Amino acid sequence: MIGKASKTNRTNKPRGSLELFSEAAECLKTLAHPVRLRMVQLLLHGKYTVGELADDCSIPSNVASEHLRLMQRCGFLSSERDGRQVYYQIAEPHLRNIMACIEARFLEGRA
Amino acid sequence: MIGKASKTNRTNKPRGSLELFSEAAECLKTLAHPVRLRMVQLLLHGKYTVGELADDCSIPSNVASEHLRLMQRCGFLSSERDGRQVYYQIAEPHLRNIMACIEARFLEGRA
DNA sequence: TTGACATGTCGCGAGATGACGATATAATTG
DNA sequence: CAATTATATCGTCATCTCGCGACATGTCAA
Repeated sequence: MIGKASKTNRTNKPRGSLELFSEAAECLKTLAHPVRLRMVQLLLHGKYTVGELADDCSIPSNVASEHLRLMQRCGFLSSERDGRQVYYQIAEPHLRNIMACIEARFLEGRA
Repeated sequence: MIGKASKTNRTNKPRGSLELFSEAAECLKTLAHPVRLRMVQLLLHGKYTVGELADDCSIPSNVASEHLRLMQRCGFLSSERDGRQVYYQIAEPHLRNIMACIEARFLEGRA
């Protein structure tokens, strides 16, 4: 089956326009940041305020706020104010599956 | 402790250092490009040459070569020369799961 | 060897990203 | 009201990304 370099193991070309992948790439780019990955991981276990997320990631809260805004703009998160604090939570269900894949690849059997 | 927007639905903090997420973010950044997503999708169905991938994505072959090199450097792909042509193929098994998640989110029920 | 073809590499420039400080808004407290 | 706390927004700047053209390498055939 595996000769020198044959095309024989190739099934039919899958469909998938570059246009649809552009949207996917935008969202993946949003996810592709260490702080944002950590935030999503935390938020998959419950709501957190901006300050709590900032503390966990060891960054100033205005920077945390910017990261959260980015993720909110592409539909990953939603927010809800409670007094002076703002709680963020997961709004995109697929994030759980995607995050599970990422954890399986990068966090499994380590640390 | 338990207010209106309570933290009660929060389980224990998951572990996950920013350092490990940095590596994950690097790889996600590599994946987060429409052309590279399409290439991975194709390669999950068989080997392709640089020229074939370039044609499918409507880009010059030197640009395709750069995209492929990026993905090879972070371990996603491997290459194999056959005469003047070079075949690329998937080298990271987890790509299949991750791509399935992405397709489920962005390509399902569309087009 | 010469020429053609497939792929790889390099440097450049336009545009995007990310962190920071300063400032602004919102809600609570005195 | 003013002061404090929590979050959001803005301008700036260093850095990175992407696509391009030019050129280099590698393979094959005449």
